[in-house]
Amino acid sequence: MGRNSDAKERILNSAIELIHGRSYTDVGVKDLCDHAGVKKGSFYHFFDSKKALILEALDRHYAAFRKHLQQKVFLSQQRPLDRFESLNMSLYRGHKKCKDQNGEVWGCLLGNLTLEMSTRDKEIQEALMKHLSDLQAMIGQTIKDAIDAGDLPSVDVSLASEAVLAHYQGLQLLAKLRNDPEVLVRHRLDIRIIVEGIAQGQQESRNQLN
Amino acid sequence: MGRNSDAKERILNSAIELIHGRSYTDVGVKDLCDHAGVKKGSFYHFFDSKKALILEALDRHYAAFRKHLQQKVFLSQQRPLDRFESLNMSLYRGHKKCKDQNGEVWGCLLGNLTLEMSTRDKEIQEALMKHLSDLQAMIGQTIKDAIDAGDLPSVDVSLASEAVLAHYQGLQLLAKLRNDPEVLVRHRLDIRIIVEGIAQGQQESRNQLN
DNA sequence: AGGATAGTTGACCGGTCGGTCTAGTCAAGG
DNA sequence: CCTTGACTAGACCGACCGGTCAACTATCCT
Repeated sequence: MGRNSDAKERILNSAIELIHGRSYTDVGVKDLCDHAGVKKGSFYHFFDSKKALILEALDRHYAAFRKHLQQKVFLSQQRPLDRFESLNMSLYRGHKKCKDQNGEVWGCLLGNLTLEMSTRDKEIQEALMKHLSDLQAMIGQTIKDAIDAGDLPSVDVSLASEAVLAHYQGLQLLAKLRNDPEVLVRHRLDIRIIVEGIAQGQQESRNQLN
Repeated sequence: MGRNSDAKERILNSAIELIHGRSYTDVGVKDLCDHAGVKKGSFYHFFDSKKALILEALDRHYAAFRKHLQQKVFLSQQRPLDRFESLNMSLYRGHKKCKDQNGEVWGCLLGNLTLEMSTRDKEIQEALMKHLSDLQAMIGQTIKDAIDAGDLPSVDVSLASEAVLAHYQGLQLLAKLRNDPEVLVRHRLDIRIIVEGIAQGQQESRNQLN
């Protein structure tokens, strides 16, 4: 009943695009409406507040990002540890495309919002934590796959996956700072080094005990 | 001539404190003035704009941070590669103290501002780039020291130091996300693993060529 | 003593912020 | 066909934003 429209979709897409390129605080409801071709009345028909929008946009963005990674990286036929190099290259292509289109590397939306918002809004922080922990779990599964395939000695998976997630966030921060997507290429072997290094270190400390 | 006061100092300190805990955009000139116990007129007597303030505050903050690191970490008597573990613990103590005092981990001011501001203001981006590149150079010097001491095979110092800087930024991002300074402790051995791993990887690829 | 200078005060500015609200418009269901 | 209800339009709100300004006060130099 009543009319229907794709205005909500457009607002959600505009939110992801604009907030990724600027910041949550810097993008106003007016900006969102203009970019989505919508008036304020419609905005507040679909969303209770700007905050409700970012929460929904975040879920949608992460769902798409996760799906993309699953298909292109984590479920590929490569050996598990090789997938991380692919992940670097996949991120590289994303940042490169962003720079070609907008002249700027925007970095990781989740990382950007983490540093902007996690001391300012508990709910947003929790949403970011949920998504980044899910990403860490996907990384962890890949590490487990490597162990099962015999490519890696056993290792504390949650520690190693946390190190990997941190490294990716750091690389993307530097890519944004220097406006240079090539950071991801230069450091495409880092992740393998970290995972293997942590595993080896834990093996040695086990041997020392015996 | 004329009267003198420490108002400028107080404003600079307030800027570092408040912006570290919230964000550049979220902290208004009014907030700064209230926190520093100063009226708007005085603020604009000392600074042309909010942006001029952050630029000056950033220089001051980094100078103090750098001096602290030099004394406590980089010029210590430990073996070069052991200094990175000390750096982790030094950062840990800082974030722990911050959490005890404010209930929140605020992360790295330079990293926070990088993700918030580097697509929004070229001058601020350049200031951040300058300071973070200086930090990277200090890391690089420590890696060189390790090579000279015979503790590490020769390695592409700028690549390795970039990886180290990225990792520190990533660790601090996760510490802020999870409001947990212990991240720095859990990962205190990561840096050594990264530096040694990159060096070893480069050695192997040299051997392959021969 | 008395300029000259450095610092202080707080009212004021136009613009923008997130958010509200009332009056409409359009399309499907009965 | 006409009611119902989802959607749209845009004027409006008080609060706050960064920034300006003219009057004032304290201190140093001559």
